[in-house]
Amino acid sequence: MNIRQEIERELREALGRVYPSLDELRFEVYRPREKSFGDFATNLAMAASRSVGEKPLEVARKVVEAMQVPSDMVESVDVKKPGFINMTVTRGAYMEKLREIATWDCDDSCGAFPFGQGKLVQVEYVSANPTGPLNVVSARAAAVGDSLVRLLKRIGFDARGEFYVNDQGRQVELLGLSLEARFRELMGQQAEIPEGGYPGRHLVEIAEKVKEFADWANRMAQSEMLFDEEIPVGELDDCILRFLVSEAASKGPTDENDKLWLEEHISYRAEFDAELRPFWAPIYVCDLSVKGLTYDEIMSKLTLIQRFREFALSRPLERIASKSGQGAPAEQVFLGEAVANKAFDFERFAIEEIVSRQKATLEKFGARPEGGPDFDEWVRESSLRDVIDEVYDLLVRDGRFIEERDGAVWLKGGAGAEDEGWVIRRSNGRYTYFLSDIAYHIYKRQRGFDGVIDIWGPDHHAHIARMQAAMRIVTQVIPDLDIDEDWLNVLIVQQVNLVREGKRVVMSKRAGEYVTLEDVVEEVGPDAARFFFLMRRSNSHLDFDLDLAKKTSEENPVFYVQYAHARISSMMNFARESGYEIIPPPDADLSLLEKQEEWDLIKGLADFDETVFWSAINLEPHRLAAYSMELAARFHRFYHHHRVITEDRRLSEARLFLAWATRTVLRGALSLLGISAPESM
RNA sequence: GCGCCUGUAGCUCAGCUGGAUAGAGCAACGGAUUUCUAAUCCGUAGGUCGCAGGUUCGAAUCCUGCCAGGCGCGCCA
Repeated sequence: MNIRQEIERELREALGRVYPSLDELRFEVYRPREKSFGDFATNLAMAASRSVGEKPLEVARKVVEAMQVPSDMVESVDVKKPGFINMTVTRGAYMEKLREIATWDCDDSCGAFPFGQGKLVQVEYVSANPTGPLNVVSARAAAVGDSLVRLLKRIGFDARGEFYVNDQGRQVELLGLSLEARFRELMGQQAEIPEGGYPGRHLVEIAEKVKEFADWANRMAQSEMLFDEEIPVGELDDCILRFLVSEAASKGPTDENDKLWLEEHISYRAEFDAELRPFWAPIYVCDLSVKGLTYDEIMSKLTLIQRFREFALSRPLERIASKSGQGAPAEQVFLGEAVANKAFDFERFAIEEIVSRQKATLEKFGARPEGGPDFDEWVRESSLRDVIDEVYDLLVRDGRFIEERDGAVWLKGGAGAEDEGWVIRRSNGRYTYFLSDIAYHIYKRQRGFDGVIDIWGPDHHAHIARMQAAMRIVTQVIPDLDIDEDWLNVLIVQQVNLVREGKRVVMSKRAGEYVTLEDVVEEVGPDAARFFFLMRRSNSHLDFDLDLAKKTSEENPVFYVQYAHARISSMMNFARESGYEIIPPPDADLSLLEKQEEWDLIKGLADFDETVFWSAINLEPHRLAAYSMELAARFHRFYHHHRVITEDRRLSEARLFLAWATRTVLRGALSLLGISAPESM
């Protein structure tokens, strides 16, 4: 039950009684700015006046007369100047709402609104290029996208998050070449990052891992367990494992306990069998841990080992093993001159490294138990080759929107008659990103999404129009797809300016130097980062004040909201100690709540479900962030003016009930924003 | 040149599917604590809603033009 909607329904009924022809009339029921105008106001009379040919005031009077007031919902009605109808809501309605809120589950049903009918919708967000660490715009997109998924779920959609990895095309080639250059530098060779490549530091770190790979490959080749080309592929894995275990053992832990533990498992090696397989990783961890590595470093190492195992199992290894076994240093094999001969796939390695690091970063972008943004799928462009081919064939076979010019293939016929169209296949025979994106969206539709929301960075806004045009074209070519105008929604997340000490932090894209998501989370924490990203409308430019986000004081809105929650939690503890066993008290007499601050709070709570609804429907999580600040303010005000636990048991119960409901809603709001609700601060 | 976003208090921004006297936070100034968390509360001050027209009962909100800032305009992704 939502009070505003109930009122709207009553008004519409009354309107229908007076003017049966106006049952489709659009009008607003809103909270008026001025408190003295009552709880809700409507512009119904002004909206109706023209089509009825009567003065607004006249219309208002008639409609009000047709209403049954007082009703369960509406206490009183008042008509004002041009034709406003102002209404006051009954206490009973608010009490009922308050009782309903107290039954909500903070992390689940809180503010739920049955609207989406379980329709499958997708939010694709971040989708950063796998060429480097996530930047700040990606961070903002991550916060917005994640919150939208939560919001849409809450209003009844089956919402899924998706991350699209552009692991194809020129940028990936450049990435591979850049990594190779870094690796060569590490090997003491002359090398240059190619034009348009990626000079950022992260590739140096990855190159170090490649070197570690090369070292392993070398040692493996030279070890006693050298395996020759006659070893059947099925036994390769065992050989690699054996090698890794011996690597671990040879380094030897210094701590006695670790040593014992390790020996116990190493002795197992004698009768080496498949059962040992699960142990190799722990053994290696044990070895590494004694060297004082952090958990993150160990995990990253393990990932590398895992990848080495996969790599070693792949075909190129045989070449490495045999060649380096004959005395060729592995790094030389890694750097085979001809691309086709290259034993080591720098592109793939770079992408795997970067994507897994992006994943790890995103997982840390949330202090909640469920962690960071939740992506149901990570779709790779490289996995869509068949779809892309198919879509291309369909378009060409259909022919209506295809034109060949200058040796390239163009898609035409979107909007204007004189539009030039866009290249989907270059004269060199390769498809463009545009085509693969069309195919990707078709693939989305084929997976059954009833609606799709793409969250893109500011550099993509020019892409919106042509994608929408492409969707129109595609529906004509493949009618079964059934893509309508509303199917594709694009949300542009605008740029973020980081501000430190009152000055903008300068970022140089060319030098590959920019502040990453990781930096921001590390500096201000995931909660503050998320809140700041969600505070503003996502399509407006954002100044992110790092100093402010770090402050644990009243200036910082995140703490303001979280503090309200912590305060209530601590109050609940106090209440329990004071003999209130069941919270919220089931027999609380809510009619005792009559102070101004109590009412302001109750009315604020009553607005929650609709705030959730509007935030979700308009794809504007910032509304919810603003709401949470407003509600926290109302609570702090209430708390300051009135003591909850007092001698007056009845009143205490009522206020405890109110505080409980507030806690529920605050928790719910924070949860939808992906921010933690601490019990104490 | 074309397109998109933005322009509201000293600063950062809400409000923009048209509603009544334009809001919040921060900063400034002045107050409040024998307390269930002062990470709080109360008050004061601060505005030609970029400019100019138009639409109408009514415009920060819609339309047009202009001004300013940002971004984008490849057979890159």
